[in-house]
Amino acid sequence: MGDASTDQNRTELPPRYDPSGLEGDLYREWVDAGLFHVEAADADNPYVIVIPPPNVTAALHMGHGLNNTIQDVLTRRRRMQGYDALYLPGTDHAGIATQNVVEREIRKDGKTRFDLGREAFVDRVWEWVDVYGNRIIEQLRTIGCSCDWERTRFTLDEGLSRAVREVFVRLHERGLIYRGRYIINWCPRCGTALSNEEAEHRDHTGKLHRIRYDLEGEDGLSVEVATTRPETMLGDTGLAVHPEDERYADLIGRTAILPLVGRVIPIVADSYVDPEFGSGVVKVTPAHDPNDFEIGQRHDLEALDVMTDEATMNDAVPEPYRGLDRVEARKRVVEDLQTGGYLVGVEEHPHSVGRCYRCDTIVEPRLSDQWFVKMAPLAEPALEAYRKGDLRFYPDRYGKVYQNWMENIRDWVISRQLWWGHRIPVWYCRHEGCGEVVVAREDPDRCPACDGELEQDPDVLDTWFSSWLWPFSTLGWPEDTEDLAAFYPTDTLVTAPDILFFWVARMVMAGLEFKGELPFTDVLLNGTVRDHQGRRMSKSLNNGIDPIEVVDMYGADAMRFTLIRGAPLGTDQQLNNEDLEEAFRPGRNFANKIWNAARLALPHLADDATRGGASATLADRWIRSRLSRAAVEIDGAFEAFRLHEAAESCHAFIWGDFCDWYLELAKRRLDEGSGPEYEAAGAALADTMEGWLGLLHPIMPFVTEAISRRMPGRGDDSTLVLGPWPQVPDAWVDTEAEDAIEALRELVGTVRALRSEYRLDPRTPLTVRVAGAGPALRAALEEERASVMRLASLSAIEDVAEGPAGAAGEPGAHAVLRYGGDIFIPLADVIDLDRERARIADESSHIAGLLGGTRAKLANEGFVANAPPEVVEREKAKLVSLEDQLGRLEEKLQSLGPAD
RNA sequence: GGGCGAAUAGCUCAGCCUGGUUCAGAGCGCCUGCCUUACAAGCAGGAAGUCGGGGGUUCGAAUCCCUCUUCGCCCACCA
Repeated sequence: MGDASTDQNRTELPPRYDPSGLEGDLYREWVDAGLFHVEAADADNPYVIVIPPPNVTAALHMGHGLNNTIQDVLTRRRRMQGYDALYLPGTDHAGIATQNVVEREIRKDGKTRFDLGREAFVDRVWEWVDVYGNRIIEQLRTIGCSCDWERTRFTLDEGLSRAVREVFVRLHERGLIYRGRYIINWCPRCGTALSNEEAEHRDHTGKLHRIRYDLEGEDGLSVEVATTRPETMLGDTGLAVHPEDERYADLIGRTAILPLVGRVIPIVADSYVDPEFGSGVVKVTPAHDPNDFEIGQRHDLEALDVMTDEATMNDAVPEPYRGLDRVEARKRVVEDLQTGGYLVGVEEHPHSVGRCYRCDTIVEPRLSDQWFVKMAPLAEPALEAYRKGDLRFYPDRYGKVYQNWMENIRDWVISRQLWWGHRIPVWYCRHEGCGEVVVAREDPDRCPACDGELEQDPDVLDTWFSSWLWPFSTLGWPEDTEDLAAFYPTDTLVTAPDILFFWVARMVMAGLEFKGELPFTDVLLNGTVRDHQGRRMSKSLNNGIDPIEVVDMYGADAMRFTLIRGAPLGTDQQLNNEDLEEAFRPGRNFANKIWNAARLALPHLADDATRGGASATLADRWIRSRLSRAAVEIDGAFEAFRLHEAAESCHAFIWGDFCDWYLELAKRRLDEGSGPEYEAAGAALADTMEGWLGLLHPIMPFVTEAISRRMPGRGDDSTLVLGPWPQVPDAWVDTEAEDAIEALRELVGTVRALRSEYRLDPRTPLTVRVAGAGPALRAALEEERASVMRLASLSAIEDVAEGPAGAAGEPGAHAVLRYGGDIFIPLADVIDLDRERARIADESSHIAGLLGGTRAKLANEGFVANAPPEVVEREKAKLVSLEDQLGRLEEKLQSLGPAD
């Protein structure tokens, strides 16, 4: 036992768990002690969990709360198991969102970033990145997740740009980087190219315009084409039909006159055209449609760009349309077509439209010069890793999604016409006629060919071009740092499915290409947190839940538990965003329950010295046995990333077994204050609490740590954070003790139910007669008779050796026990014989029903022949038990005499 | 157009992969009774489910197969 003053402290704990000061203090202490910042590079078992970029412009929302919590839970468990776990927070992705904020700010002053100039603009973004970054890190800390902003800041800055250049040069040397003039997705609002992944397609009902194009020549023939984007016709440089379409065989090689423009355009044959759709004739606009571009390439049609960077019509179109926005231009073109008699018809047409994933502007397919990465060679090994099973996804269905994307991979547009980001390490010679292009790791001074001046490509790289290097660039790559040696490859990636392609798939490719090894082996995709209407939480809907608010009100442990238990592997979870208490009550109540259990138990815990000798009672053996089983479940659940099961098992064991039954059974002995039985209880309490506090610690670190420190022999130093992870002996499994306590629980439960049935005041002491008790119940009664009496509010338990528990005709309440035996409670004044008869008859027919089912099963030859022997045995045992119960019920019915 | 997921108590969901110990579970809510000295953020008891519809496989289906319905997601170049 601890000394008197410690005992004093333990009993002085307040009856409510108050997380407010406690959680923050513990957290700061852990950070100060460096527990979350592994510097040592000589780790034998490096384990790294990667953290996706926090979106620094939005308040940290519950989605991130879930994601970060899962990561923190897994990391904490690994630390307890003796691994070195390193958090590597954030990437420069955060900065791109920040750039948008800065642009918005500048606009408020009626200016654009061009007024500010490139350098000043980049400085502004950095200021905001620092502000937001620090804020996010603080928020993460508040909810119990650790982060290191300095490290993140470094990776955003020098760290990544070195890696980015290295990668660019290497890919270029391998011939995987090329510059090309292609159709890309262009966001007119952001003024930049977007990758395919950045263009989100959404369904939309547009209008399909059918337009007549006259053929050139004297015969007055014309064809009809259909388009959802009439304004692009201004850039048409051809028409196409299917080569085997007999209707139009004559047209191939002829020319048509483009309405409104008057340009003469050729009609070509291309098998891309679907003869079944519309008229079977397609207008070809190579500069504004990816397919048309391909057709144009095949047939050598001119690609005529008709728009400016801002998606207004440029000088390539007839005068009246110049300068019009694309939407305006569409109206105008349709009007003019109508006026000119070219518009054959307009109909509704559902199709999908690409939008910029950052600003939701409709993207414009547009021809431009961009840098690309050839992806197929990189995808091959990444695909192979999945096929061989080296790379695993949880839930595994995402593996198929990954595979499908990899198999159909397309080249990646990596250049962006933005100012904030890593500059493309390419320089062009300004000397006339030289044309030298330099791709270099270090900034070159002069043109190596002609010694002329050089100019760097103005574009920057896609943010994901640095993100995909994240698993090694953050560790110092391309240098051979100690961190890199220790922490690459990592182990588990926890992230959301929506960046599976943006980030996860590309990290795999980069890891294999540049490090020759997978960056991680397990990818855990967490679900999305939705509001109570099932909608995604978003800023515009204002339906988000601020985790910080939740933490302030209910504590980080409460939030963590609620999120983890509510989030089965990979599935979405709904949270009531309008009633936070309802949403987080389960977690809060659980934390409080644990706290109070500790208040009861702490003053009685045996210390290490006295734990061994005491001889355990059935109850002590039972709770150890239950803990042993729970530990196996919880371990297995963690290993399979089924965190909700781990949380559920902790809850069921701690609340349902430890608090509801073990503590109640132990009270009798705890009250004694000394002696062998008291010591035994103290030892069992200490053993089991040590176990479950550790098992629960990854999920609820604060309350478990706070309690752990008050255990005897523990000080203020962290006792759980660095482990060890509890090893609960298998030998604690004890079926004899389990049977005994289960029988005891049944007896107590049955008496309570009868009491409730007859509306007896819970304080009225009753006498209960037990007949035909099986060995399990007899053992339990022998040892825990006093506890049973207290738990069921009994004044006496009478054992009846033979026959039914109730004498014939004696008024009282009857019940049978599944563990064997039956009970009788004499209740002279309250009992209604008719009611009792009816109740027993009900029960009896219910049992008879079950018995019938079981008998039928056993009579079925197919069952007996085919079912596994243990299943048949189980049914036979059930039969015996049911027959016993039914027999006793019938006896009871007899003893009550005939109904009036 | 392809692919995937979901449908179980009033609500949020487990269970399904590996069919038979679950006489279908949990939390919240609801009903009844208790301020019993760890906890009313609690305790005890209770009501509540044709496991979306239909068909099939099997001795046996919430669980496996087919199909339909209703939601949701992802991918996709049909103008």
